[in-house]
Amino acid sequence: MYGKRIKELREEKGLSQAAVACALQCSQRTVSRYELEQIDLSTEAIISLCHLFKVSADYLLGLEDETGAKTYR
Amino acid sequence: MYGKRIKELREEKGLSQAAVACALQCSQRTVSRYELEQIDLSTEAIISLCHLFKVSADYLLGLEDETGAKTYR
DNA sequence: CTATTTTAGACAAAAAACGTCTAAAACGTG
DNA sequence: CACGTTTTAGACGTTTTTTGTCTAAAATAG
Repeated sequence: MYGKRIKELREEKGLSQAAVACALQCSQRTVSRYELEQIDLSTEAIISLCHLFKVSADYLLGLEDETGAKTYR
Repeated sequence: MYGKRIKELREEKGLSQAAVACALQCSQRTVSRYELEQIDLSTEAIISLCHLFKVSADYLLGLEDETGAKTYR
């Protein structure tokens, strides 16, 4: 879930994985793995991504749909 | 941040760490470590906790304050 | 087509997570 | 207060996950 969202958001902004990596203070390879969901996001990574892309953690983690409805209620 | 929130929410519901552990399919020791922030939350744990406590990931991760204002905007 | 940029596989090393066992702390009841 | 029960967290070792580097493949641009 979060992989697809990260890739979408990144491409919307026209950023490369390396650019996002820079913002997250990690390697490009790590961002690649986030998008592929080969590794799990750390809470720090989640928080950084929310700030970078101005989105909620709920959106990033797929806890809300496109309409913004929360799936955890 | 998330440690304090988890502990608060758990106690509001009058649950023991063992009870939460059961819901998350992990050991009581792991829930203890989440509350102490000795280990990081996995995305799965975050999602399970949001469903269990009916709160947003933003709240759990401290991306919003008590008034609900988002800190990532 | 060629050069440049971007992405992802393989590998090894380092870090993080996890459960178990157990002691300490907190809680309740007589 | 004592006693038993429940709850929480330390220590330890093991397993799993994450990470970077190096590099090749894929995509993009000129």
